Amino acid sequence: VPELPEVETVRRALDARLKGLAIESFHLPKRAFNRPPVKGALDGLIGSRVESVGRRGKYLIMRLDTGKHLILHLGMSGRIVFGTAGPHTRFQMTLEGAVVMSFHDARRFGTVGCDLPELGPEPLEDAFNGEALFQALRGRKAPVKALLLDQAVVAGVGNIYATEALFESGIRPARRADSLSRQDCDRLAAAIKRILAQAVELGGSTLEDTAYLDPNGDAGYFQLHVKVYGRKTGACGHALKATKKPLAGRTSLYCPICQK
DNA sequence: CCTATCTCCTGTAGGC
DNA sequence: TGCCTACAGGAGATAG
Repeated sequence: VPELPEVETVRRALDARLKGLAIESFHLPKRAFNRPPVKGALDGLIGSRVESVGRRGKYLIMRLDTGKHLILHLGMSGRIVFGTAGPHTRFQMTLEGAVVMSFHDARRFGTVGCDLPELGPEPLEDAFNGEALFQALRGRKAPVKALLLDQAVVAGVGNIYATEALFESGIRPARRADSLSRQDCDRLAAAIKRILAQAVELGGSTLEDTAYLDPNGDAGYFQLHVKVYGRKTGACGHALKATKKPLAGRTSLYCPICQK
């Protein structure tokens, strides 16, 4: 469930704490992640220095002074912790000054050392707007929600923020993507930007079923502003419904009155 | 190329 | 109270 705002919050904490530090050692347990690192992804890690930590969509990018990158993805239960982190630690790094970074992940959907896949525009950048979204949805008959969750359409949106953005723009999640007008796309793109920006400001969402905490152990506060996700009644005061079938495998809540 | 479905995994919630 | 099952979801793989 870490989506763009949660990953960005983690990025900021990692960048602040690790920037400039050399990597002294790392440990990848035998039974670590569902998907092992790409061949060679961890070569030359020891001795290299962290220049900065970036982000693309939901991917963290550790830039090293060797010119190489180490990519991390939190999957759905992944969490980065400073210090040691218990039995579900899938990857651990010790940097100079005895700084320890642990990647904790109960469900093992996360990854370390993967390649960056093809990703759509960053939703908070100018390249993503109503016109770009309209073009991306042209000729697509999949449900609009399924395409918002497709990282090749727009990078970083997951179930929570897609659900919220569709509610705020008054669009049903099951609508065929190519049925959205240019005006629908303007409202939807604007809602995505507004919601993600607010969630970044609030340090992401810490919901009951996610237990997300940033590397310093701090919770996020966007859940206090959630209008649909995980609720029975929407912020509009109406009873929410779930789509008959999940969309792209995700539960999809919406307001049958406010969303068309 | 596009779409829908299955899969990985385990903590938690709900039912009886 | 306690066990058991269903469910949650990011993204890659696969079938049609």
